[in-house]
Amino acid sequence: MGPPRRLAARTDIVSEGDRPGTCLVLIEGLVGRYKQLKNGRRQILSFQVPGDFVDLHSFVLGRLDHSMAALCACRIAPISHSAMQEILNEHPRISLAFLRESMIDAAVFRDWVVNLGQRPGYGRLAHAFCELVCRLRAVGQMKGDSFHFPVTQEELGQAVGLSAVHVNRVMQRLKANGLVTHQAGQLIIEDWEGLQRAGDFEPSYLFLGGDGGPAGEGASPT
Amino acid sequence: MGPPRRLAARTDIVSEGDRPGTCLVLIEGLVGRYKQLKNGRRQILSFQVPGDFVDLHSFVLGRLDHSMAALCACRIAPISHSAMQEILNEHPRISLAFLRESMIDAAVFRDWVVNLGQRPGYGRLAHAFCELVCRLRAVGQMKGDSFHFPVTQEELGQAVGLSAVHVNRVMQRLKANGLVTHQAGQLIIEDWEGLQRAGDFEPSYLFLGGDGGPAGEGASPT
DNA sequence: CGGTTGTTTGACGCAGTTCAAGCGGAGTGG
DNA sequence: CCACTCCGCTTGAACTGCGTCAAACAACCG
Repeated sequence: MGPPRRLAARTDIVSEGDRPGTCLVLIEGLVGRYKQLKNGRRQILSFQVPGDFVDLHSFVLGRLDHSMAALCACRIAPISHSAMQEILNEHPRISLAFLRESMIDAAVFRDWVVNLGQRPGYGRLAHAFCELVCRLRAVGQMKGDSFHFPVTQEELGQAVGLSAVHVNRVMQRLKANGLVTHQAGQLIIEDWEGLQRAGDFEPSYLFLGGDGGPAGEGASPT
Repeated sequence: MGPPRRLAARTDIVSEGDRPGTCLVLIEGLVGRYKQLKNGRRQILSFQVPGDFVDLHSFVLGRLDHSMAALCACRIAPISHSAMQEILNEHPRISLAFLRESMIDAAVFRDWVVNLGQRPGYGRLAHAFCELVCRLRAVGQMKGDSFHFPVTQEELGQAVGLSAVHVNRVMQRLKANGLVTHQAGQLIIEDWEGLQRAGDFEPSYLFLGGDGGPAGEGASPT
């Protein structure tokens, strides 16, 4: 594992079509994976939290099918593909860990499909926040009931498939109902139970163990 | 690999939460992976075509995060988890193939996220059809410019996040524009170029090689 | 034949988009 | 220290894609 690179907020890390020679592990910060459409629209596919093996697939598939950008200042450690290959040769068991990582990745995407396909804006945002809380807590990145989330409403909209204007209105409803507040780059969970209910959230698809919420502990494999 | 099981149309194969002792390979037919929501709605996550290793993740993650159903009469071959384990022990290289399979799976889900999040109904259906064409052609299941697709408009709606009524109207527009026809359980591609344009389709995310379309050949790894 | 299941059509309502303008805070240069 | 600018948030109004409800229709089947 090479020394971590530091990246400024709002900078691209890798782009769709690239054939990088390294994999990346996010050490600190928040990164977004996204796809850009021809018509200018863009879809944020996922938010990645510290500890995530952020582009394992570049090693296996060679070419990237999507881009990644730092959403705030980040530290990212590269692992060369040759090092990856060596690891696999010498410790074949590790491949199961990689498999596990990539399958949880897929499970999370499946849940986004459900979220985008079936839930109205209100529940969709609630659900997205619930997932973030669970994943951040699992890696010890929650500060009490809040976390650092320096994302614009425009970007939130690109993640959940809503216009920035509508995200604004939905956020106001979430706040008015006492569920979450977003200010000064912090997302504050005011009512965890209520947020889960609003988002119809059920964290088993994250394969974290525990309920992952503010009282949970997480990170233990199932 | 055990002898293939035969399954009737519209029967569940495995259900969310199950802990099956085998993995399944689809030999013949069409299966849908789906998640059921508490409020009764359901999201079809993907259509699987013959040759697909349909629940590799049950081996790695133990528990299923979604259900699967046969959409028409199917043949499915089981592979016990212990046999999987043996394969991995004796041929560690195979793990790369499994990794590849699961990562393409994830890439496809990412594209569904984009499809649901960014495209209106018309393009969304067009895109879904394009993907099916490419994947079916790659495994030699296209009959000329058409394929067997015995799916109701209700189910199509559950796949692309639209109501059955709206699917109906969109299908009429697709037909009126000379792109596709759906009759007697067959989907007929009338204008492959046009369909790709309508769906803003670009097949690289499938990692098939070639353009995968009616004139393509597919199936060669990148 | 009647029953069941899927498709089609129409009318109506709403969630969410788009356009446009105003507002507030943070940074910059004079 | 103030003026200016920029960017993100907020608000309003008008529009529309899509959902829902309901009824008619078509195909299949026992």
